[in-house]
Amino acid sequence: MTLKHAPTLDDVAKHANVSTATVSRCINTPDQVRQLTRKRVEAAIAELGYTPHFGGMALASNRTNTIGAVIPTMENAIFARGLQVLQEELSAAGVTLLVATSQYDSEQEAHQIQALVSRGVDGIVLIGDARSESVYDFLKGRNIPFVLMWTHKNDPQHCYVGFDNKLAAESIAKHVVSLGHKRFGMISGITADNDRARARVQGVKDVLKQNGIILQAPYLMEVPYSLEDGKEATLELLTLPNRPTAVFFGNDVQAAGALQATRHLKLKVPDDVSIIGFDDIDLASAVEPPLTTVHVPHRRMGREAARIIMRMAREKVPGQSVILKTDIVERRSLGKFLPQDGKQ
Amino acid sequence: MTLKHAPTLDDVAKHANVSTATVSRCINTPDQVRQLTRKRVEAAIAELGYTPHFGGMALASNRTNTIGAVIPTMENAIFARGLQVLQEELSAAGVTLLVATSQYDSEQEAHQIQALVSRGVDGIVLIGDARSESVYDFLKGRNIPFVLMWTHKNDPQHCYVGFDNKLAAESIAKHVVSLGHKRFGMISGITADNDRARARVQGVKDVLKQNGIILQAPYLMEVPYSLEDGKEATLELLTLPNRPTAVFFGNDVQAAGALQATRHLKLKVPDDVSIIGFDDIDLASAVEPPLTTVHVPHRRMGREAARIIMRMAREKVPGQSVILKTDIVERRSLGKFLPQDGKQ
DNA sequence: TTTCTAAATGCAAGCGCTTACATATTATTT
DNA sequence: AAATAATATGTAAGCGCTTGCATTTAGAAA
Repeated sequence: MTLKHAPTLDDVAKHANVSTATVSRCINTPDQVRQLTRKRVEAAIAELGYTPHFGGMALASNRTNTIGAVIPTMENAIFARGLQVLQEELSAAGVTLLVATSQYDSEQEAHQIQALVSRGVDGIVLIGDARSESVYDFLKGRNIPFVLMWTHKNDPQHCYVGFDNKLAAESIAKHVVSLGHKRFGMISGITADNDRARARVQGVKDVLKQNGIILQAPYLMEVPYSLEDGKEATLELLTLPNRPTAVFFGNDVQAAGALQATRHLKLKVPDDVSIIGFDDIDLASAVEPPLTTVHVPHRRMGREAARIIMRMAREKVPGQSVILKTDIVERRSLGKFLPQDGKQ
Repeated sequence: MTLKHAPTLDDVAKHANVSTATVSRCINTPDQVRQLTRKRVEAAIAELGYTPHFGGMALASNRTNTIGAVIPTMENAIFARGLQVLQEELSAAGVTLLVATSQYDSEQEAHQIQALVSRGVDGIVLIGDARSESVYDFLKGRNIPFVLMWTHKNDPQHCYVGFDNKLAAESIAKHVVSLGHKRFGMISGITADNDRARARVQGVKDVLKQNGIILQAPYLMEVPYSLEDGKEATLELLTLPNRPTAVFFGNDVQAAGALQATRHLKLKVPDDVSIIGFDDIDLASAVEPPLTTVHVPHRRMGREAARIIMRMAREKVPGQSVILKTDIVERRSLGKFLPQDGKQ
């Protein structure tokens, strides 16, 4: 028996000599059908190679068992791990993850969100909270639950699963200051449309200010998150008069690029200049010297986000924010500031 | 005017005082409707915040404007760049990319393919060609076009967009041999379900054999593609009697892990041991010393795959395979073999 | 004007599935 | 064995959209 079209519920039903309703129940609520009939139906499904038609299901049941995620980019590793875990967790619960990227652009993000919604996702995972209010209105109007990852605010409006970027930045900045450094630089990611980047800059700025230091251009720069940009920016920064002895980075990718720059300039890290990363992606421990950085709970974040968004989608309840801890991981790119070349 | 449900075509139609057919045409074939009516419809769409229901569209038109991709993993950077480009290209053409992962397991892959098909993807992009014949049969039976990336065979059965892994491995192996090395090791990815890994091993093996050397355990190992596994395996390999002077790696991630191992063992790269990567991901140039590796045309592959799969999907024509070139990028992790410690 | 043609719109039948409700079957109790 | 309850299955009405065909309308030609 061969059909020219993909087999449908109806084909299966005819083949097993039952109604479509029974076949549907076999698939969705198997224990509502008698063992004998079920076997027959299952055999028919197997024989015909039947696969449910997603569109039909979505249309009839108004559920898709799908969660969407919009992340800034897949190109660097920043979101990779968290996303992978999110995916695994959802997948284990029979839920599909749809991933879209925004290139750190909030218009593109809005567009992608719209696309996901039109595909009927049951919930959405977003990165950060820097976006137009209209996006939130849209989502709420459509009654689509969403969680915001990678950031946290004490705002009951939204469900956050992340950490306090400013606090994390402050704590590593304090640590660096305590090591005796006096001249600082910071190379941040582009802060437009990016609350994490902004918070990190602010955290560092605040701590330095408390220590009587104003961090500003040209010692404060913004460049995209890439090795190359990190390298170029560092090259500029470290050839400025009054070279900083410690440079904060928006993330590890940039910091790794900085290491290339220091090699190029024949500067020793951390003897001549300390490099401070952020995020603790794999790369951070792979480079030489390995980066002192802020460890971010990627996996935990992915897992919690999965758990929460599924709960929100299934039970139609508001989600409970989760705040996660970050910690400083000391590796070797950060050292003490030793005045006038003195060895300790 | 507020509806309690998401606005439908029907709502828009009523609101604009036209039929649903006209609204549909406004969206899909705008120049089939008079300017005046179109404006009215567009206004209604805007006012109601209408978003087409994907399921309904899929059901009625039997098209989804969606391409699926199943890659082994998102967790390391291997596929990231190619995937990102694939996504961008498709997106520019108004096509959505659905990404799923298989964890390098062909059963999971088959499962994900099934899920994508059931979602009505118009085409599928897969990595490599190591999978059960039944998967190909399924796809062909369903008349779903697919392209295979990251590998190439002279097999008109399938549409390949990739490169010859064996050839690439051979060419770098020859290069290494020409540098005078006599003792080799290789740490490969897991070769089960992975034709690329197998081809790379085979290429190296063949070249060494031509030079009278048999590469085998314990100098040939298989471990997952991760920094940690690369490090551990290297630790083992380099403490074997008769330590190799050159070690080939299944990819750059493992090779970067190897660099950590050499530091741990206080071995100089490349003076004591040469490290040879594969893939030329960002990481390769970020580590110290930067990796000599095989450059793979990630972006080109992504772009071509997008172009071809869209053409196959739209025009229902068989796809033309594309073979891409790889080249050796010489950085500093590979050096000459200098007998008895002699400096050159 | 009227007539004819072409363009614009409407009508209505599905696409494959779920599900409330009706009906048939089986198991349990008397 | 009949009456009742519980369980299993079938019937059929949509879900939101597209599209072939019929109908209306606008524009061109007479």
